[in-house]
Amino acid sequence: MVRVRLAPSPTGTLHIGTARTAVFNWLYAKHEQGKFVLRIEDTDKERSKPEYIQNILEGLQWLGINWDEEPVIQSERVSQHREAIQSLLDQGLAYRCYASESELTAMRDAQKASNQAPRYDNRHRHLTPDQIQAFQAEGREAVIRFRIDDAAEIRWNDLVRGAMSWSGSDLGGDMVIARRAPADQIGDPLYNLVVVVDDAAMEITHVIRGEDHIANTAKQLLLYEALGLPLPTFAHAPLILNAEGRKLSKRDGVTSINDFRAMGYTPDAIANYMTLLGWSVPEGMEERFSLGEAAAVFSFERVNKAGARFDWDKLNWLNAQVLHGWTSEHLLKELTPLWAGRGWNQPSSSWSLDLCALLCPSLTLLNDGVDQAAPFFECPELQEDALGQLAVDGAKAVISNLIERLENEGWDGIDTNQAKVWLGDAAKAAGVKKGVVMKSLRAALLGSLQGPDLITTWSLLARIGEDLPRLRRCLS
RNA sequence: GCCCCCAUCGUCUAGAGGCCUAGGACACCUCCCUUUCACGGAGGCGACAGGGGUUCGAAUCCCCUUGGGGGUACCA
Repeated sequence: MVRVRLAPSPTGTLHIGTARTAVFNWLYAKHEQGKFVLRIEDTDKERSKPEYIQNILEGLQWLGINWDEEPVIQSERVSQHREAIQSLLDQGLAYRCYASESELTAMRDAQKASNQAPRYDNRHRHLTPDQIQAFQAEGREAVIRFRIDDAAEIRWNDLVRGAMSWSGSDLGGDMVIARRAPADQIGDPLYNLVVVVDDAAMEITHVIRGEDHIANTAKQLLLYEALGLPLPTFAHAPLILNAEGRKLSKRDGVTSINDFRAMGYTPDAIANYMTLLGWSVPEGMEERFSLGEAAAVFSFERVNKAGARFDWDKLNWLNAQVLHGWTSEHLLKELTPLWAGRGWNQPSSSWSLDLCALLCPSLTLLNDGVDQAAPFFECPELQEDALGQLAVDGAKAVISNLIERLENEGWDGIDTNQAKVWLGDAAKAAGVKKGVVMKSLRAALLGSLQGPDLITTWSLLARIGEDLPRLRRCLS
């Protein structure tokens, strides 16, 4: 049974990179009919915040990513982590290092100065009892380091990258697995140790994460071996890059799922796009798909090795595709709260539904449904182009003609053939081409020369009695 | 600096030695539809980083160069 996990640290809102990792994990779990579980990595007490846990969970749900078990809170498992560290200590695979921060800094500076790779020189790996006693007498605290054999050759078969290898000598020396603490205690357990203990405890079979974790995998493999734990399979997905080709980070502006949501992107489009960033559809499958459709055919064989640049154009296209596929009912349901936020009252649901049907094909973002609906709820200012159009020869005559028609015969906006006839008559009466009539009416009604289908627009405004007033104001 | 990884149109990618005159999607351009803008439809432009091998044959395999990315914490 495949078991995968997403292990976000609650040090910020749900990030696009975390969400993408979540998508790949979820896709693989579903494809293998396995379990997708969550582990909140909150061991960094300084930076972790409870509200971020909430945000991350909500963001995943919004994206349509559900998890199969109660999330594991890593900080609640600290005693197990300490046990593991103790066992490493007992086996002589880990030891206390009394080097102070300044000593280590001096060491690294010297290494850099002589153009060498900065690494811990394992200076306290073989301390004599006398030396230990001396350090303790000084009252020095200690971190706990796990021994890394320089001669170790670490190999694994990565599901996306194939054969991977790493040399123990390139891991930076003996690694810290517990924070600085009084010498008779075990300090806060650190990331690499904790991940291994927890992944094993949670019986994770496949660790799917970003490429930026490759070096951690080498270290963790050593820990699995030392702890005598069964190895999971690893898969390192390519990174999402910014426009400059670098790893996408918070500094790139919009990277939080919150932001995308606020901008009017749909969860379907976001999930779809993140899947496409690194994974490609099998022959014959369209690029617009649901997570479920992708899960059915998902495989790491189709995951690319190179990083993928984030492209707004394609995301926008996908979002538009999603929106255009919605029914008027669905669109209205999504737009209603946004409209309410603007203080707009809907005259009737049938009117709103017709408005949605009119607007739907021209939406890219959900929020476009607010901007484009505005002239239907509020009388818009006459823009430059509209003013220009109304100044054209015959424009005013057309408007007067239509006003007269509406005043004499009245129009409830239902019979659109009626409106078309009036438009033709107005052209004749004013002695202008039909184009002038159309443009002038559009200018009067929408205050702009651009917008959705004119007849439908007029009809919608007529149904709420908004057409006549807008025509009249053009003459005053 | 050191280690690891990567390299096909502007972008995301297909491609597992002959199906490649290198396919698709986005973007861009043209036309059609539409007396507007979009939507939709039909076309078009556009790439195997460079150099060596291997082979009858290489985008595909090997080596080198170049370029790019990631990592190098008492963060995760």
